[in-house]
Amino acid sequence: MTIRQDIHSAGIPVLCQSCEARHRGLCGALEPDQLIELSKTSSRRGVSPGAELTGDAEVVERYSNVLSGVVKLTKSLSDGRQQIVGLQFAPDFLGRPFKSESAISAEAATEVSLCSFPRSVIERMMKLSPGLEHRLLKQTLNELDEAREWMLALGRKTASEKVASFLLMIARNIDPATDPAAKSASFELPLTRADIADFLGLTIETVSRQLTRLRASDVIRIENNRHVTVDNLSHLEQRCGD
Amino acid sequence: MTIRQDIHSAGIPVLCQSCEARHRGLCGALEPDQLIELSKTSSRRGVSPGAELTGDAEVVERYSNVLSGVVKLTKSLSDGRQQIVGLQFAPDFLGRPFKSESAISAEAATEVSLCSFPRSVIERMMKLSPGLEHRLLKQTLNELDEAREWMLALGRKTASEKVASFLLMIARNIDPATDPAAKSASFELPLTRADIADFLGLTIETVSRQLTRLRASDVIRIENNRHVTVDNLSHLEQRCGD
DNA sequence: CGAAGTATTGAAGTGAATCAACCGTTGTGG
DNA sequence: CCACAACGGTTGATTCACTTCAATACTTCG
Repeated sequence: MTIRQDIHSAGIPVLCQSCEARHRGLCGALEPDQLIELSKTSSRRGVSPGAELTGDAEVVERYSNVLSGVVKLTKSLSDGRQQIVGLQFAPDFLGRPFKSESAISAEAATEVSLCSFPRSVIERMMKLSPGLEHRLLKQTLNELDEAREWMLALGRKTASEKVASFLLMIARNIDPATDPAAKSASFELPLTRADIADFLGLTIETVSRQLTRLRASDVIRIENNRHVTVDNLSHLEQRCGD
Repeated sequence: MTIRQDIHSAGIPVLCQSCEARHRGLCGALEPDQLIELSKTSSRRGVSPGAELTGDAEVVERYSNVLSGVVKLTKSLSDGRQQIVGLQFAPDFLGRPFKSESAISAEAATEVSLCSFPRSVIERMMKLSPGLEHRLLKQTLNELDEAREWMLALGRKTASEKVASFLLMIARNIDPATDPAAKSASFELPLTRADIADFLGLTIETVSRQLTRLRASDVIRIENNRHVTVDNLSHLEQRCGD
């Protein structure tokens, strides 16, 4: 048994062996020798909430995998109005291939751990191994589905439906280990009220009021502003409008 | 000269020879023999405005390329509120690979011409030729960029900024032949007021009022409700907020 | 012509934004 | 060790942009 395990992970870089990105993320498409090559130029780093990972209209020379934590992708108008257009969880890939400027900025929402590597290396590998591009296509299609899901929310849902939908999305993403069909959930909100507002196209005050209403209706419990418990997820689902 | 042309298009199915999808779309990634194989099972068809191409939560057995016209992608809430989450122009690919149900419905916004083929054939080809998947990835990444652009608009732009942004987007898409740096534009709106409202997360009345305001400010001219002329596109850009 | 569909315009209502005050926690330095 | 500033969050009063409701026009087509 231990021998089989050894054989199976033979040649895989130590750092990669228990890595989320290799199990469920992009690196799962790589052969051991490719993992070795990539790991030569890759480096792990932790960043703190608020740290800007890639700025708007900035040339990006390194791509990353999110290993833990939550990264927010934001777009802004010239007068400062801001919208979060995506949240990246582990083991999502972070980067915009085939385009150096992306008009999106990425910022750590929580403590984040990243594994980053040079743009050039991964792009070269993508040419050689179709499996890599295939995984990237799948993730991109999923992100597109999510973006469109939120377009519906932003354009047509009420403030309370938006907040309910947001909580449900977080509950489903924050701990993927939990059964997707679980009845209850308990988690730390990865975003501040300001971030939630920027995600839902609302103001801080409106978000706060809606959370208060959900609490008053016994749909959720809140401790320390951040910790949310949902005893019955279906109550939340009923408030999402869809 | 004519000989070279003959040699170059040797073996390419007649229908494909002048096809937009082969020049700028997905089929550009296919070799002549693959084009021949695909064309055996593909068929062109025209559909009229309002025709539903693929319904919500419906199993999709055929994918398509848009050859002309505009297709709207919509999502709905249970009470009927609707949001357009994407517009597809020629030569966009229409379909959601790797997922039979898509939670999105597609409907012709104008007279539309499609070239459709069985899901299975294109998915098999995708496994064999990485170039195909590469093109699809590129289109998907572009659609994701666009979706996020509209998330910003839906969440943070005012009604008048939304309408200005919409007109600008249409002006840039409707006739890709025109210089992207052109100063003026003149075009038929591919959407009704109701569709524009569903796209921008507004009501018909608000869209109408904002168009009236733009007309009153001499930014646009409108004839027959549908034909719009923009003498100075930069005036429109200034009203987009970004 | 008349009916149906599409668009404009006006008046009234409302959901969320804005403006403003206050609370609780955290961290800092006198 | 405490005063207090900084920050994040809640709550209330008021305002306003957009919706809703309603009436009227335009366009198209049998």
